[in-house]
Amino acid sequence: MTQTRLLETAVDYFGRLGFEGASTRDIARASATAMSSITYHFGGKEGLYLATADYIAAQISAWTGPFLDRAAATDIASPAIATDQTLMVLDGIAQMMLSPETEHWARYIIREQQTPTEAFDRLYCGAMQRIADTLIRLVAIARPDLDDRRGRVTAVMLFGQAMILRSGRSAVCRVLGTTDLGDADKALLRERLRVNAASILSDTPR
Amino acid sequence: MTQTRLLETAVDYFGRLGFEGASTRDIARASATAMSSITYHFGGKEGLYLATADYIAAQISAWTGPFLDRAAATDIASPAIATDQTLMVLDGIAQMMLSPETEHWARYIIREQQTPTEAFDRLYCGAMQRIADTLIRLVAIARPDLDDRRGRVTAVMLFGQAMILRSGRSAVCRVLGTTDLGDADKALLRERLRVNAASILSDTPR
DNA sequence: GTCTATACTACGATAGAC
DNA sequence: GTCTATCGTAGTATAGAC
Repeated sequence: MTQTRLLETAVDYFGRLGFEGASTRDIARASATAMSSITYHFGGKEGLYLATADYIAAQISAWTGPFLDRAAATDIASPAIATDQTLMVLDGIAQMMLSPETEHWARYIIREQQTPTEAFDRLYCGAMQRIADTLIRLVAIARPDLDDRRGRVTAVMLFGQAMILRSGRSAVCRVLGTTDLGDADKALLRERLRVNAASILSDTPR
Repeated sequence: MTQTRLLETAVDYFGRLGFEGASTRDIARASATAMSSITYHFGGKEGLYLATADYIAAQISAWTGPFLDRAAATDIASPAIATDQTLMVLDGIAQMMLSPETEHWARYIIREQQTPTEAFDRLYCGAMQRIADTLIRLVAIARPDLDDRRGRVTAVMLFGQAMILRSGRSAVCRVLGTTDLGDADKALLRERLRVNAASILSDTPR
């Protein structure tokens, strides 16, 4: 399908170069089709950009869906269970952040966070919202001592520890003294995320 | 100074639009000078881009310097003192991430993290390295039970919780139900970062 | 549906006046 | 140092053949 090929290429090009930096000529050439196919299928450059956001949202959902489903299917009867489920979901997110295939569209999302356009709405409503809602719900049960806003912030910061694996990848690599994260590095990062999250969630006030 | 005016504008334009997306014409116009001034002062578009990285590194150093200096001047005689100092440095970083003035160049850095160029070297060596080294050193003392690599990862993830205040700003705002972070939001975010970091650093193995 | 042609605009670099 | 003027290239969009 020309349409899918264009989307696949667009994720990469828009992610690396941004909306203005990416050229429809290049995207069309890399998709082995004519530039006017973009006009035909998506109405123009902007249409392609927005369609790319939907395409990415679908991929995020595919990645995180199984973990979120498992959390949704579990009866969260105690703070301990909520903590367990949070760690499970966070590890799923960390795996996503560490997976090479997610590199392309992660760039797109991070870019959209900095200067949100209509595409961010689609990303958030299409995929991120469910992740956020799940984490917030779990944290609320794991830490009943926190009020709503404090629970939400805690969920965000747990997410931040996973997020830096992508958003600060270059710095992470430098700190670990490598240019690319190996399997041992990834295992270590996931381990520490788990331990840190457990510390935060189990730290009931004294 | 035309040079400084160009740099100031370039931070904003390159940050928002990326290297390819930003046009020297626009940057010159917004700096109220001729496009050829860029060629004269920086040798061309790429020269301006790299000079912008140095300019940003200097600003980061100005922001974080006081906190890092204080940590460097303190005698870190115990894990408790190291924890205290870590919380102090992290709060400084959080303040930076929450400050509106840092929004422009944060975009530039985050972009460089995704697709590093020579400019990232300048940013890292010029400013980020000292922050990383300080945090790693403090964490190593606060948590002597962790080996070198685990200590480094912990430092990174502490940083990640502050970093998401910038790199995931749009998502943070949505989760808190606002479009802009108010003073109360910022205070809450700093408080939770502090509490979370304290949990992580004080969590000696049982 | 997909292609080639072309129209029009904007890009970065540079030469030369002041 | 800073400006205007201009060159060659590359951008998006669109019309029309197949």
